[in-house]
Amino acid sequence: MKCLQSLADFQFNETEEKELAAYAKAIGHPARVRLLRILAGRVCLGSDLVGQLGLAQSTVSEHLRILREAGLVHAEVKHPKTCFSLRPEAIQRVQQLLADIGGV
Amino acid sequence: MKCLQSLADFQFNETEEKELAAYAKAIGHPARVRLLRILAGRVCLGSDLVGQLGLAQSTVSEHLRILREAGLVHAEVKHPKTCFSLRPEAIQRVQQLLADIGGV
DNA sequence: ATCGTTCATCGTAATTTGACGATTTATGCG
DNA sequence: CGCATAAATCGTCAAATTACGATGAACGAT
Repeated sequence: MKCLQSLADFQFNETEEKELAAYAKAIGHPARVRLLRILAGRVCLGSDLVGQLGLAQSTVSEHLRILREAGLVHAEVKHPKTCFSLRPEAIQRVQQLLADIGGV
Repeated sequence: MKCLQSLADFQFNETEEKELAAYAKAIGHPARVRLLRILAGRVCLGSDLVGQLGLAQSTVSEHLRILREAGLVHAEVKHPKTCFSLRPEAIQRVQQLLADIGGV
């Protein structure tokens, strides 16, 4: 088995590395994966999400903030409620970045 | 815009949630993304990887351990060297799990 | 104007992560 | 048998993450 072949021609792209890492980090928690999966099927939920996670309201709010700041979820405020929805473009972007690595 | 429709029919799958979260958590660091990208093009590198990251040997070893334990990377030990390689099945599995959410 | 609802934010504590240098381990070689 | 080498592991520290309850802010309705 060959090792260490042609390391010279590797061009890293720090921007894309950080981009994928940031997306992955946001996805990297079971509660946030569940939120994404819920929002995949349903447009726009309030914090009935809280009931689906078994976590405190403040904790769910924090998870949603992380997903929002990562660009994975969109929030539309209609006081006092907020409707959350998935941003499928973001998921697709992650898939694209993964495809560059070893995906299909 | 509709909100809160049919939350009743949501079936969560804790196993898959944890699976995707674990993969994503492992990917969720720029240094590890770089490692994956390097290993995407080259089979089997020793710690010339250290030189490509600008981090201490022990730190790179730790990142590689995380990638290994997540199943994203394979390590073949041939003392005193170790050859690392990507496990594309794992990347593809992540893509599949993402597809269930909102990907293509 | 007050109240109730919904969500965000704050303060805090426990745990995990990331990084480093130093050390240990496990070979193959002279 | 020692030695050199490559990688893993250990100990430590700072910083980030996760979680919670309590509090605060913003609006609609009474």
